[in-house]
Amino acid sequence: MVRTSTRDEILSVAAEQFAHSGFKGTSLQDIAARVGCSKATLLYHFASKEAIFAEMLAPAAREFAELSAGFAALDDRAAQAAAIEGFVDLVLRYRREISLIYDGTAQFLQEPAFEFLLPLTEDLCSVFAARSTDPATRLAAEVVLAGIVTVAIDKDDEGLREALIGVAKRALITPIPHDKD
Amino acid sequence: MVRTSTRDEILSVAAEQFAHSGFKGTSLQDIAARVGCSKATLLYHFASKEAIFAEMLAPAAREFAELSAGFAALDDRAAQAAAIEGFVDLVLRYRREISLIYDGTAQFLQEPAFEFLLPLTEDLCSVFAARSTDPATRLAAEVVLAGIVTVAIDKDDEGLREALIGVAKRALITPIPHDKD
DNA sequence: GTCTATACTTCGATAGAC
DNA sequence: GTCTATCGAAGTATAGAC
Repeated sequence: MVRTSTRDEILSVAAEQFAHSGFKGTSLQDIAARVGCSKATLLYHFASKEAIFAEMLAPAAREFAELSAGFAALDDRAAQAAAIEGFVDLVLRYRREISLIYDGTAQFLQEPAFEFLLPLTEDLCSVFAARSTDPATRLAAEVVLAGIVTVAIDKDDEGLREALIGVAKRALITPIPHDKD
Repeated sequence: MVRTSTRDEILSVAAEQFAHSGFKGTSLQDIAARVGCSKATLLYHFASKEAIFAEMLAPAAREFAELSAGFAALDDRAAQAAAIEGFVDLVLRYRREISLIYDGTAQFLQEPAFEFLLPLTEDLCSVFAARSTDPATRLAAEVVLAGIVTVAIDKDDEGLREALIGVAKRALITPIPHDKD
């Protein structure tokens, strides 16, 4: 499957550039310059700019879907813990890609090829909230989810995994303290 | 100060559009169409597209700076609580603007006019972490900060303020639980 | 103050030589 | 497989009529 080096190089550079500047903020010129080829070469390997984006996102999206499918059989608390750890691991493996999946300005994700991701993110959010329907609990899950994605993108720390899991569990598992101050 | 209605209308529409699609993803055509005027009219009221962006961001940036300046005299825990509540209030007043200030893809913020914001966000993050230098604690503060900004942008709930403050305090003030599960 | 018309640039994409 | 050259569309911005 690792056939053409240029093709893989394009996907790698594109991932960095899209994550750094967004889809609209990244031009074929930008990618070509960093790869060291021409725009025409990009469009020989891929049908369009959108095709580059889609193929670069595909592995992360697939693993994200697989992750979400694994919690149905678990009870609320077990699923929550598994989701937190599994999602942190996924984010650390696909930082740039996941950050793009969670990018609100990417109207791209509402297209047919990726709209399957929207219910998945909602499902994951639900599992993060231990399947609670309490609005404040659901909101806390959204905050943690969004925070993890945003922070992980430009960190390289070795203790990152444990720190992210730690803050997630502290925010979501710890009982709500009495708000007396 | 509320002089020309068209000018204010442009700023309002621009804020929505920039927050929804990003700076590069928003064209003068988009803004003009929603305002109901021509592109030339936009550029009569503002020197450039960047000038629209900058002026739209200015009030939020100014209040953000004022907020950050108010914690120096407080002790760590008092500053932390004040920062959490003050920042949530600021975000709720300027959802779209703050989300743009925290947008990593906006290379705009590295320009002279806005680079004063970068140390401020680091300061705020430090205060969120109760001025701890522990990496995990600092990281938790970054997660909460980013999560609040991201989540607040498209929520309209009445209990939003309390829910955001709640999750922030739970994640940052609650002592770290023993990780035995 | 707002418009139409237009200048100039950059974009994504195609054609054709090598 | 990669290039140069080029196209048409869309981008920001300007000029000048009203």
